[in-house]
Amino acid sequence: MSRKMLLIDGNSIINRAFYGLPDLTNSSGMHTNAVLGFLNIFFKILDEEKPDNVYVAFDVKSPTFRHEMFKEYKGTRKPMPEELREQLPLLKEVLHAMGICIVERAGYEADDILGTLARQGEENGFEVALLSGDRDLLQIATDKIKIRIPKTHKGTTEIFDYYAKDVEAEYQVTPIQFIDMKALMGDTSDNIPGLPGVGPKTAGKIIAEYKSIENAYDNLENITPNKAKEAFRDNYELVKLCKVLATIKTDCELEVGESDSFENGKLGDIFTKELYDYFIKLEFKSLINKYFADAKPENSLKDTFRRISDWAEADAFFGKAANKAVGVFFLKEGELKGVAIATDKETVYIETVGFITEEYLKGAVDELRTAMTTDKIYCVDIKSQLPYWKPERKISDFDAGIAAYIINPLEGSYEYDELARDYLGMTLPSKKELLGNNASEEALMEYACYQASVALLSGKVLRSRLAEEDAVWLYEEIELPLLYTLYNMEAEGIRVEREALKEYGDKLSVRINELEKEIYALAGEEFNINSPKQLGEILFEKLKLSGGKKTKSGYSTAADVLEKLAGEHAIVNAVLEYRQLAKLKSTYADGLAVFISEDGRIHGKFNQTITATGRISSTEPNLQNIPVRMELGRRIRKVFVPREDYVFVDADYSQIELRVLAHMSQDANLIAAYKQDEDIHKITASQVFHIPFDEVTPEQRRSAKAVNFGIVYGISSFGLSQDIGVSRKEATEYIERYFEVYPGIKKYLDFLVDSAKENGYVKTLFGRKRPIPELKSSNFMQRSFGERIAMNSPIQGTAADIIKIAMIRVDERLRKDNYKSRLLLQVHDELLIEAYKPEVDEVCAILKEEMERAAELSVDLCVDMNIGNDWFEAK
DNA sequence: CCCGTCACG
DNA sequence: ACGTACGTGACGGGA
Repeated sequence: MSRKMLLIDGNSIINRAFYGLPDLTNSSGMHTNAVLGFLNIFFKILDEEKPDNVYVAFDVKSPTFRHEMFKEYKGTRKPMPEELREQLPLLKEVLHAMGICIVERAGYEADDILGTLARQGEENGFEVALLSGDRDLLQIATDKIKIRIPKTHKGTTEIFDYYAKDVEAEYQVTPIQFIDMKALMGDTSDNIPGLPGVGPKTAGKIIAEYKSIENAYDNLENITPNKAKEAFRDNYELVKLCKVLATIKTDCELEVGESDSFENGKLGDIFTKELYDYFIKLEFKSLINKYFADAKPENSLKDTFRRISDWAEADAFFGKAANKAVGVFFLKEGELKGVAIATDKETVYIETVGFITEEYLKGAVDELRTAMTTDKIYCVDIKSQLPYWKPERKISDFDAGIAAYIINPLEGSYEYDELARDYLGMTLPSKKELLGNNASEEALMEYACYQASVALLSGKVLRSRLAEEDAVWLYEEIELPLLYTLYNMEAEGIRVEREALKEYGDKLSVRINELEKEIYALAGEEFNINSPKQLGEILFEKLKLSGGKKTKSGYSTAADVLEKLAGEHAIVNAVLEYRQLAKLKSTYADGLAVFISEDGRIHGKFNQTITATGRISSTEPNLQNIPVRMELGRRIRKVFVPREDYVFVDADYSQIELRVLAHMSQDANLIAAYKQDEDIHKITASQVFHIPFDEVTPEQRRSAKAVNFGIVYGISSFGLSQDIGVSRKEATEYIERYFEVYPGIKKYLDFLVDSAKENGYVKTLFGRKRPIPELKSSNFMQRSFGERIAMNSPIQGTAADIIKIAMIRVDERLRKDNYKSRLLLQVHDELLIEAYKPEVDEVCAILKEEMERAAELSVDLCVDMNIGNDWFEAK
């Protein structure tokens, strides 16, 4: 039986894979779709061919003989997108890890290498299979050389095979004649012009009849159609050149070895440890499952799980675990079912049964925690575990989820399975996969053990990562202590008057019904006003309001669009008011009501690992977006009330982000402006518009304020012009003048963008990092977005760091000094305290003091405070 | 489940 | 020429 050789056109196949698959990145932001696509087809072909040796050829970036012959050669070929370019070396590393022989030579294109190898293989008695997406290679097909061309049709890839006879069947020309045909047609992608009026059909016909361009030229007079004849005659020299260019060399001087994995005349094991490591790094889950099912470390992890149901055994275990690093997870399913504890050696699940009571388990874990002196208690999410711990901060506590968030805040979430993937290279079943709808006892235990063991194992990795990234301070002084403060705030909740909320909703309903009738009457029919689709049809088709398509799915009916149309039809204002009220009703009146607990309070969640910048977020419900800008909406704050004998104290930072910018940029003028202790936007207006401070008009102040905001967001003239309704040109002028007045700001923002491009991330004043993968994108929009992120994140993030510091100190001081007052809410630059009336003065002083001295900047941090009997009054 | 919309900083 | 402000979460509609 003859031996088999597989040749692969590396560039062509990775190109196909790149454009055929959706963009895909691993958690470090590496693009991986093209490599994955290549490997999928590679393994498929390998399986079909079972070759004895494999070569993958690549183009090298250097001129070839074709360039010398034809200087426009590939001159206008589209440049390779960065997302693909960066995957080429990656693919080569992966191939190398498999021991696959890569062939690339300066001066030769991949085609020539493939042609030569195929010919050599054939001469040495190999059956050759050549995989490429490029039909040019059909010219080297013989009865021993099979060209395999993948073609994607409706999402599925099919591979078409061509021996010489198949080329003839499809094109009516032999493989050699295929070159001549090609020479007549040209090749637009290589910038070789074809003959005018000669397409594949005509070219095929001519070559089928005359066999070669030379012979066709000799019979020029007989060529039809006439147009082709003339074109051929006038461009014969060019056609001859094209033929040379299109001819794949099969006699390159090539000495290639055999693949590393080539043993005893056969392709050996390509599924090496190195390959496995790459699969882990690239997060090729499907390939790992397919080819490394046995090698997975997660399989051995499970073997260390053990159930304890006997008290004496549990007690002995706790004795042994004392002062050793442990991972902990309390499992609750209705009631507390048990606790999983991971040590270096094993992970036990101790269930609540018999003498192992809930109290016993909590006490035993608390003892472990209290006695811990030299190591850490590891947990994936401490806040969720605090109901079972004493909710006091201990320096021995280690929260792996928070640490992972600090390392990279862009991950979707920080569940145990993701930590295992990112920091341990393990593919574990997610909670959902493991427990589904009704989980078995066994699955529950496994789940708890994964939580504990991943906390321990990934936690150790994350600890050293934090140190490497200089983020230990951020972790120990901000994020870790903050978690207890957030827990306290969640536990405390905020009182909401159910009846008052109901009344508010009922009032809205009355007006909503009126508006609904009015809108139907004006529209001449009933429709769903809440449907942008239906509303768009009514406004722009039936009522013929001006306005074109704006969104992907149809007309835009957003408020800023409708406001411009208000003069055209009375329905517009009715819709705007309807929208406003409908929002208040659904999201706030009805939406909040369902979250009021039996204690009459709403216990919303504060999430610490969501935002890209370091802010916290609020959910279930979101208490950070309660209306305030419009009077009607603002009234909903009247239903948020303090408990008996308490008042609300609300404090918010005055322009914290702009002050942070003044400090971080060290712009002398902006710092000086703040030292004046005057209206900052008015100062900006006076300086930017060159007018005396006292002559600044409200309009000019508004513009200056918008510019200040714009600067913080990563200024763009378009955005600014939209915001304040001036032309783009004027907006550009404002920005230019702003930068003239505050040159330090310009310098700083430029520095942020430059450093982000160089490092791939930006950092806050306290060292919080935000990676910006968008900056590497080949897409202009994406890259511009990345630049704005680079300008905004350090500012927004530093402000977030500062208020976090204040929150921790306020919360801890209130508790330590035994005040009854409590911190309830944070709204990015605002803190709300429920203050016991006798403590109000002291609480105000504490709050102001801790907020203002949370960070020492070149400008003062100023806090505005209000006291009230509800949140409306206190704001 | 995604989109458009809109509430907040 | 590209089509935009930065960061969130919740709702209703419509595939």
